[in-house]
Amino acid sequence: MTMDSIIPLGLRIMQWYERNGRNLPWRKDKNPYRVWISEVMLQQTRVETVIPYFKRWMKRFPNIKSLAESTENDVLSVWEGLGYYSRAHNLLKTARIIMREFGGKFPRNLESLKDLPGLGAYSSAAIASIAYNENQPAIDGNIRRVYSRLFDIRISMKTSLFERRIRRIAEQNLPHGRAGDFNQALMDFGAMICLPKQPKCTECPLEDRCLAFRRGVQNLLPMVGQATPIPHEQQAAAIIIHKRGKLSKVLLRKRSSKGLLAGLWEFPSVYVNTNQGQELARRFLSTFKLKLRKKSLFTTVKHSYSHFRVTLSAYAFTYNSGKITKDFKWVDLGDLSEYPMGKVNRLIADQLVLNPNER
DNA sequence: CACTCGTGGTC
DNA sequence: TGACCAAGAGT
Repeated sequence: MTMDSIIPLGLRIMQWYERNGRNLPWRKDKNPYRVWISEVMLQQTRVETVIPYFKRWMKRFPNIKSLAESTENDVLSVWEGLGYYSRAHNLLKTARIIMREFGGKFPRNLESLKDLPGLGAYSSAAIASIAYNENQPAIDGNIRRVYSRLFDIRISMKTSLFERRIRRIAEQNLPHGRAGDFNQALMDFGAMICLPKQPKCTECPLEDRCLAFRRGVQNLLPMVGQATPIPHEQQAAAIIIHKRGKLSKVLLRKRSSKGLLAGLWEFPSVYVNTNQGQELARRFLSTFKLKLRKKSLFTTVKHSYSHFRVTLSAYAFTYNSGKITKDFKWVDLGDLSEYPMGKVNRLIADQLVLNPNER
Protein backbone atom coordinates (compact mmCIF):
# COMPACT_ATOMS: atom_id res chain seq x y z
CA MET A 1 0.00 0.00 0.00
CA THR A 2 1.39 3.38 -1.03
CA MET A 3 1.32 6.50 1.09
CA ASP A 4 -1.03 8.04 -1.47
CA SER A 5 -3.85 5.71 -0.60
CA ILE A 6 -4.23 7.20 2.85
CA ILE A 7 -4.55 10.72 1.48
CA PRO A 8 -8.23 11.68 1.20
CA LEU A 9 -9.73 11.60 -2.26
CA GLY A 10 -10.52 15.31 -2.24
CA LEU A 11 -6.98 16.27 -1.34
CA ARG A 12 -5.53 14.21 -4.17
CA ILE A 13 -7.88 15.81 -6.67
CA MET A 14 -6.85 19.22 -5.36
CA GLN A 15 -3.18 18.32 -5.74
CA TRP A 16 -3.80 17.26 -9.31
CA TYR A 17 -5.72 20.49 -9.95
CA GLU A 18 -2.93 22.70 -8.64
CA ARG A 19 -0.59 21.24 -11.24
CA ASN A 20 -2.98 20.66 -14.13
CA GLY A 21 -5.94 23.03 -13.73
CA ARG A 22 -6.76 25.18 -16.74
CA ASN A 23 -6.26 28.93 -16.89
CA LEU A 24 -9.66 30.22 -17.92
CA PRO A 25 -10.81 33.83 -18.29
CA TRP A 26 -13.51 33.56 -15.61
CA ARG A 27 -11.04 32.19 -13.06
CA LYS A 28 -9.00 35.40 -12.92
CA ASP A 29 -11.57 37.59 -11.19
CA LYS A 30 -14.25 35.60 -9.39
CA ASN A 31 -16.79 38.28 -8.75
CA PRO A 32 -20.36 36.96 -8.75
CA TYR A 33 -21.28 38.63 -12.02
CA ARG A 34 -18.45 37.00 -13.97
CA VAL A 35 -19.01 33.62 -12.32
CA TRP A 36 -22.72 33.85 -13.08
CA ILE A 37 -22.21 34.66 -16.77
CA SER A 38 -19.58 31.96 -17.20
CA GLU A 39 -21.69 29.29 -15.50
CA VAL A 40 -24.70 30.02 -17.68
CA MET A 41 -22.61 30.09 -20.85
CA LEU A 42 -21.04 26.78 -19.86
CA GLN A 43 -24.39 25.00 -19.51
CA GLN A 44 -24.19 22.17 -22.06
CA THR A 45 -21.48 24.10 -23.87
CA ARG A 46 -17.77 23.35 -24.25
CA VAL A 47 -15.15 25.51 -22.59
CA GLU A 48 -13.37 26.24 -25.89
CA THR A 49 -16.63 27.47 -27.41
CA VAL A 50 -17.45 29.70 -24.44
CA ILE A 51 -14.10 31.51 -24.09
CA PRO A 52 -14.48 34.00 -27.01
CA TYR A 53 -18.14 34.59 -26.15
CA PHE A 54 -17.28 35.29 -22.51
CA LYS A 55 -14.64 37.84 -23.49
CA ARG A 56 -16.95 39.63 -25.91
CA TRP A 57 -19.75 39.62 -23.33
CA MET A 58 -17.60 41.17 -20.60
CA LYS A 59 -16.42 43.87 -22.98
CA ARG A 60 -19.99 44.69 -24.01
CA PHE A 61 -21.69 44.15 -20.61
CA PRO A 62 -19.04 44.65 -17.89
CA ASN A 63 -21.49 44.56 -14.97
CA ILE A 64 -25.08 43.79 -13.99
CA LYS A 65 -26.24 47.36 -14.46
CA SER A 66 -24.98 47.63 -18.04
CA LEU A 67 -26.67 44.32 -18.82
CA ALA A 68 -29.96 45.31 -17.19
CA GLU A 69 -30.07 48.53 -19.21
CA SER A 70 -29.45 46.88 -22.56
CA THR A 71 -32.01 45.60 -25.06
CA GLU A 72 -33.04 42.08 -25.98
CA ASN A 73 -31.56 42.52 -29.46
CA ASP A 74 -28.21 43.65 -28.01
CA VAL A 75 -28.04 40.60 -25.76
CA LEU A 76 -29.10 38.16 -28.47
CA SER A 77 -26.56 39.65 -30.88
CA VAL A 78 -23.70 38.91 -28.50
CA TRP A 79 -25.18 35.47 -27.81
CA GLU A 80 -25.75 34.56 -31.47
CA GLY A 81 -24.18 31.21 -32.29
CA LEU A 82 -23.93 29.97 -28.69
CA GLY A 83 -27.29 28.18 -28.80
CA TYR A 84 -29.93 27.60 -26.14
CA TYR A 85 -31.13 31.17 -26.47
CA SER A 86 -33.43 31.04 -23.45
CA ARG A 87 -30.20 31.41 -21.49
CA ALA A 88 -29.68 34.86 -22.99
CA HIS A 89 -33.28 35.88 -22.29
CA ASN A 90 -32.93 34.66 -18.71
CA LEU A 91 -29.67 36.56 -18.17
CA LEU A 92 -31.36 39.81 -19.17
CA LYS A 93 -34.42 38.99 -17.07
CA THR A 94 -32.27 38.16 -14.05
CA ALA A 95 -30.14 41.28 -14.39
CA ARG A 96 -33.28 43.42 -14.29
CA ILE A 97 -34.64 41.47 -11.30
CA ILE A 98 -31.39 42.02 -9.42
CA MET A 99 -31.40 45.75 -10.16
CA ARG A 100 -35.06 46.14 -9.20
CA GLU A 101 -35.54 43.68 -6.33
CA PHE A 102 -32.04 43.20 -4.91
CA GLY A 103 -30.76 46.76 -5.17
CA GLY A 104 -28.18 45.74 -7.76
CA LYS A 105 -26.53 43.25 -5.39
CA PHE A 106 -26.20 39.65 -6.45
CA PRO A 107 -28.05 37.34 -4.01
CA ARG A 108 -25.75 35.39 -1.73
CA ASN A 109 -27.50 32.27 -0.54
CA LEU A 110 -28.28 29.14 -2.48
CA GLU A 111 -32.07 29.38 -2.27
CA SER A 112 -32.23 32.94 -3.60
CA LEU A 113 -29.91 31.98 -6.44
CA LYS A 114 -32.02 28.97 -7.38
CA ASP A 115 -35.08 31.19 -7.71
CA LEU A 116 -33.48 33.29 -10.44
CA PRO A 117 -34.44 32.40 -14.02
CA GLY A 118 -31.81 30.22 -15.66
CA LEU A 119 -30.21 29.01 -12.43
CA GLY A 120 -30.97 25.45 -11.34
CA ALA A 121 -29.42 23.07 -8.85
CA TYR A 122 -26.04 22.94 -10.57
CA SER A 123 -25.52 26.59 -11.50
CA SER A 124 -26.66 28.02 -8.18
CA ALA A 125 -24.35 25.67 -6.27
CA ALA A 126 -21.49 26.52 -8.63
CA ILE A 127 -21.95 30.25 -8.09
CA ALA A 128 -22.36 29.89 -4.32
CA SER A 129 -19.18 27.82 -4.03
CA ILE A 130 -16.98 29.66 -6.53
CA ALA A 131 -17.99 33.26 -5.89
CA TYR A 132 -18.88 33.02 -2.19
CA ASN A 133 -16.87 30.00 -1.05
CA GLU A 134 -19.98 28.30 0.35
CA ASN A 135 -19.69 24.58 1.04
CA GLN A 136 -21.94 23.46 -1.81
CA PRO A 137 -21.24 20.53 -4.13
CA ALA A 138 -21.97 21.55 -7.73
CA ILE A 139 -22.97 18.38 -9.53
CA ASP A 140 -22.69 18.46 -13.30
CA GLY A 141 -22.20 15.85 -16.01
CA ASN A 142 -18.47 15.61 -15.38
CA ILE A 143 -18.91 14.99 -11.70
CA ARG A 144 -21.64 12.39 -12.23
CA ARG A 145 -19.32 10.54 -14.58
CA VAL A 146 -16.26 10.79 -12.31
CA TYR A 147 -18.07 9.64 -9.17
CA SER A 148 -20.02 6.92 -10.97
CA ARG A 149 -16.65 5.44 -11.98
CA LEU A 150 -14.72 6.02 -8.77
CA PHE A 151 -17.49 4.32 -6.79
CA ASP A 152 -18.77 2.01 -9.53
CA ILE A 153 -22.35 3.21 -9.50
CA ARG A 154 -24.07 0.83 -11.92
CA ILE A 155 -27.42 2.56 -11.96
CA SER A 156 -29.05 4.30 -14.90
CA MET A 157 -28.00 7.94 -14.76
CA LYS A 158 -31.53 9.23 -15.19
CA THR A 159 -32.96 7.57 -12.10
CA SER A 160 -33.50 9.38 -8.82
CA LEU A 161 -31.57 6.64 -7.01
CA PHE A 162 -28.47 7.44 -9.07
CA GLU A 163 -28.92 11.10 -8.26
CA ARG A 164 -29.24 10.40 -4.52
CA ARG A 165 -26.12 8.22 -4.50
CA ILE A 166 -24.06 10.82 -6.34
CA ARG A 167 -25.23 13.63 -4.11
CA ARG A 168 -24.34 11.76 -0.96
CA ILE A 169 -20.88 10.94 -2.32
CA ALA A 170 -20.41 14.57 -3.40
CA GLU A 171 -21.36 15.85 0.04
CA GLN A 172 -19.11 13.38 1.83
CA ASN A 173 -16.07 14.19 -0.31
CA LEU A 174 -16.47 17.96 -0.35
CA PRO A 175 -13.47 19.59 1.36
CA HIS A 176 -14.99 22.31 3.50
CA GLY A 177 -13.58 25.75 2.93
CA ARG A 178 -12.38 24.88 -0.57
CA ALA A 179 -15.60 23.86 -2.28
CA GLY A 180 -15.27 26.34 -5.15
CA ASP A 181 -11.84 25.14 -6.27
CA PHE A 182 -12.76 21.54 -5.59
CA ASN A 183 -15.86 21.69 -7.79
CA GLN A 184 -13.80 23.17 -10.60
CA ALA A 185 -11.04 20.64 -9.99
CA LEU A 186 -13.46 17.75 -10.46
CA MET A 187 -14.79 19.30 -13.66
CA ASP A 188 -11.31 19.82 -15.09
CA PHE A 189 -10.48 16.27 -14.08
CA GLY A 190 -13.56 14.99 -15.86
CA ALA A 191 -12.82 17.06 -18.94
CA MET A 192 -9.13 16.17 -19.17
CA ILE A 193 -8.64 12.69 -17.64
CA CYS A 194 -11.91 10.92 -16.84
CA LEU A 195 -13.28 11.44 -20.36
CA PRO A 196 -16.70 10.12 -21.48
CA LYS A 197 -15.00 7.83 -24.03
CA GLN A 198 -11.50 6.41 -23.73
CA PRO A 199 -10.76 7.78 -20.27
CA LYS A 200 -7.04 8.28 -19.71
CA CYS A 201 -6.76 5.80 -16.86
CA THR A 202 -3.00 5.38 -17.35
CA GLU A 203 -2.53 9.08 -16.53
CA CYS A 204 -5.09 9.05 -13.76
CA PRO A 205 -3.87 10.09 -10.31
CA LEU A 206 -6.78 8.19 -8.74
CA GLU A 207 -6.27 4.91 -10.57
CA ASP A 208 -5.75 2.97 -7.33
CA ARG A 209 -8.93 4.44 -5.88
CA CYS A 210 -11.22 3.84 -8.87
CA LEU A 211 -13.56 0.88 -8.38
CA ALA A 212 -14.64 0.90 -12.03
CA PHE A 213 -11.03 0.74 -13.24
CA ARG A 214 -10.19 -1.98 -10.76
CA ARG A 215 -13.09 -4.02 -12.15
CA GLY A 216 -12.44 -3.03 -15.77
CA VAL A 217 -15.82 -1.41 -16.32
CA GLN A 218 -14.77 2.24 -16.65
CA ASN A 219 -15.90 2.33 -20.28
CA LEU A 220 -19.39 1.13 -19.33
CA LEU A 221 -19.98 3.97 -16.85
CA PRO A 222 -21.95 6.02 -16.37
CA MET A 223 -24.98 4.08 -17.59
CA VAL A 224 -26.82 6.27 -20.06
CA GLY A 225 -30.31 5.60 -21.38
CA GLN A 226 -30.89 4.97 -25.07
CA ALA A 227 -31.37 8.02 -27.21
CA THR A 228 -34.75 8.70 -28.78
CA PRO A 229 -34.75 8.75 -32.59
CA ILE A 230 -35.02 12.20 -34.15
CA PRO A 231 -37.46 13.06 -36.96
CA HIS A 232 -36.62 14.83 -40.20
CA GLU A 233 -38.66 17.87 -41.29
CA GLN A 234 -38.96 19.77 -44.56
CA GLN A 235 -39.07 23.52 -44.38
CA ALA A 236 -39.42 26.28 -46.95
CA ALA A 237 -38.32 29.87 -46.36
CA ALA A 238 -39.22 32.99 -48.32
CA ILE A 239 -36.66 35.63 -49.23
CA ILE A 240 -39.03 38.47 -50.05
CA ILE A 241 -37.26 41.37 -51.73
CA HIS A 242 -38.76 44.83 -52.06
CA LYS A 243 -37.00 46.99 -54.64
CA ARG A 244 -37.52 50.73 -54.43
CA GLY A 245 -35.18 52.45 -56.86
CA LYS A 246 -31.62 51.63 -55.80
CA LEU A 247 -32.65 50.41 -52.35
CA SER A 248 -33.39 46.74 -51.71
CA LYS A 249 -35.14 45.64 -48.57
CA VAL A 250 -35.86 42.12 -47.39
CA LEU A 251 -38.67 40.94 -45.12
CA LEU A 252 -37.68 39.47 -41.74
CA ARG A 253 -39.89 37.97 -39.08
CA LYS A 254 -39.21 37.98 -35.35
CA ARG A 255 -39.73 34.57 -33.83
CA SER A 256 -41.86 33.95 -30.78
CA SER A 257 -40.36 34.77 -27.39
CA LYS A 258 -40.76 31.13 -26.45
CA GLY A 259 -39.55 27.88 -27.93
CA LEU A 260 -37.03 27.25 -30.68
CA LEU A 261 -34.65 30.14 -31.42
CA ALA A 262 -36.80 32.37 -29.20
CA GLY A 263 -36.75 36.04 -30.11
CA LEU A 264 -34.40 35.61 -33.05
CA TRP A 265 -35.05 36.94 -36.55
CA GLU A 266 -35.60 34.76 -39.58
CA PHE A 267 -36.73 34.66 -43.16
CA PRO A 268 -40.43 33.82 -42.96
CA SER A 269 -40.80 30.08 -43.29
CA VAL A 270 -43.30 27.25 -43.12
CA TYR A 271 -43.12 23.53 -42.67
CA VAL A 272 -44.05 21.75 -45.87
CA ASN A 273 -44.72 18.27 -47.09
CA THR A 274 -44.63 18.26 -50.86
CA ASN A 275 -44.17 20.58 -53.82
CA GLN A 276 -42.32 23.05 -51.66
CA GLY A 277 -42.20 26.14 -53.86
CA GLN A 278 -45.85 26.19 -54.82
CA GLU A 279 -47.05 25.32 -51.36
CA LEU A 280 -44.93 28.08 -49.88
CA ALA A 281 -46.23 30.67 -52.31
CA ARG A 282 -49.81 29.61 -51.75
CA ARG A 283 -49.52 29.68 -47.98
CA PHE A 284 -47.83 33.05 -47.89
CA LEU A 285 -50.33 34.52 -50.32
CA SER A 286 -53.21 33.44 -48.14
CA THR A 287 -51.68 33.81 -44.69
CA PHE A 288 -49.99 37.16 -45.11
CA LYS A 289 -52.04 38.51 -48.00
CA LEU A 290 -48.92 39.34 -49.96
CA LYS A 291 -48.76 39.51 -53.71
CA LEU A 292 -45.58 37.84 -54.77
CA ARG A 293 -44.01 36.93 -58.06
CA LYS A 294 -40.87 35.53 -59.67
CA LYS A 295 -40.17 32.78 -57.25
CA SER A 296 -36.97 30.82 -57.63
CA LEU A 297 -34.90 28.48 -55.52
CA PHE A 298 -32.14 30.44 -53.79
CA THR A 299 -30.44 27.81 -51.67
CA THR A 300 -31.03 24.62 -49.69
CA VAL A 301 -29.59 24.03 -46.22
CA LYS A 302 -29.53 20.89 -44.11
CA HIS A 303 -29.28 21.33 -40.38
CA SER A 304 -29.45 19.24 -37.21
CA TYR A 305 -30.98 20.58 -34.04
CA SER A 306 -30.90 18.61 -30.80
CA HIS A 307 -34.07 16.67 -31.38
CA PHE A 308 -34.93 17.03 -35.05
CA ARG A 309 -33.34 17.51 -38.45
CA VAL A 310 -34.42 19.91 -41.15
CA THR A 311 -33.87 20.44 -44.81
CA LEU A 312 -34.74 24.04 -45.55
CA SER A 313 -35.17 25.40 -49.07
CA ALA A 314 -35.12 29.18 -49.42
CA TYR A 315 -37.03 30.70 -52.34
CA ALA A 316 -36.61 34.25 -53.61
CA PHE A 317 -39.70 36.37 -54.25
CA THR A 318 -40.27 39.90 -55.41
CA TYR A 319 -42.71 41.78 -53.26
CA ASN A 320 -45.57 43.43 -55.07
CA SER A 321 -48.16 44.50 -52.55
CA GLY A 322 -49.93 43.35 -49.42
CA LYS A 323 -50.21 44.10 -45.75
CA ILE A 324 -47.32 43.43 -43.40
CA THR A 325 -48.46 42.46 -39.94
CA LYS A 326 -46.57 42.89 -36.70
CA ASP A 327 -43.47 40.77 -36.03
CA PHE A 328 -42.44 41.53 -39.63
CA LYS A 329 -39.93 44.14 -40.66
CA TRP A 330 -38.36 45.39 -43.88
CA VAL A 331 -34.62 45.38 -43.43
CA ASP A 332 -31.84 46.85 -45.54
CA LEU A 333 -29.54 44.16 -46.91
CA GLY A 334 -26.63 46.01 -45.32
CA ASP A 335 -28.29 45.87 -41.88
CA LEU A 336 -28.90 42.11 -41.77
CA SER A 337 -25.95 41.62 -39.41
CA GLU A 338 -27.70 43.69 -36.75
CA TYR A 339 -30.56 41.21 -36.48
CA PRO A 340 -29.68 38.18 -34.34
CA MET A 341 -30.42 34.91 -36.13
CA GLY A 342 -29.94 31.20 -35.74
CA LYS A 343 -27.29 29.43 -37.73
CA VAL A 344 -29.39 28.47 -40.74
CA ASN A 345 -30.84 31.92 -41.28
CA ARG A 346 -27.49 33.60 -40.74
CA LEU A 347 -26.05 31.39 -43.44
CA ILE A 348 -28.81 32.41 -45.85
CA ALA A 349 -28.43 36.07 -44.89
CA ASP A 350 -24.70 35.95 -45.58
CA GLN A 351 -25.29 34.33 -48.95
CA LEU A 352 -27.88 36.96 -49.76
CA VAL A 353 -25.53 39.85 -48.99
CA LEU A 354 -22.83 38.19 -51.04
CA ASN A 355 -25.12 37.44 -53.96
CA PRO A 356 -28.22 39.65 -53.90
CA ASN A 357 -29.23 38.54 -57.39
CA GLU A 358 -31.73 35.74 -57.52
CA ARG A 359 -30.38 32.45 -58.68
C1' DC B 1 -40.22 11.72 -15.78
C1' DA B 2 -40.06 12.86 -20.68
C1' DC B 3 -39.54 16.30 -23.66
C1' DT B 4 -37.65 20.74 -25.43
C1' DC B 5 -33.93 23.64 -26.30
C1' DG B 6 -28.37 24.86 -30.51
C1' DT B 7 -24.17 24.29 -32.00
C1' DG B 8 -19.69 22.28 -32.92
C1' DG B 9 -16.52 18.52 -32.20
C1' DT B 10 -15.46 13.62 -32.28
C1' DC B 11 -15.31 8.85 -33.75
C1' DT C 1 -21.42 9.81 -41.51
C1' DG C 2 -24.80 9.52 -38.31
C1' DA C 3 -24.81 9.09 -33.42
C1' DC C 4 -23.11 10.75 -29.40
C1' DC C 5 -21.73 14.30 -26.40
C1' DA C 6 -20.81 18.98 -23.78
C1' DA C 7 -19.88 23.14 -16.58
C1' DG C 8 -28.43 22.02 -17.45
C1' DA C 9 -32.87 24.46 -17.00
C1' DG C 10 -37.76 24.91 -17.87
C1' DT C 11 -42.05 22.83 -18.54
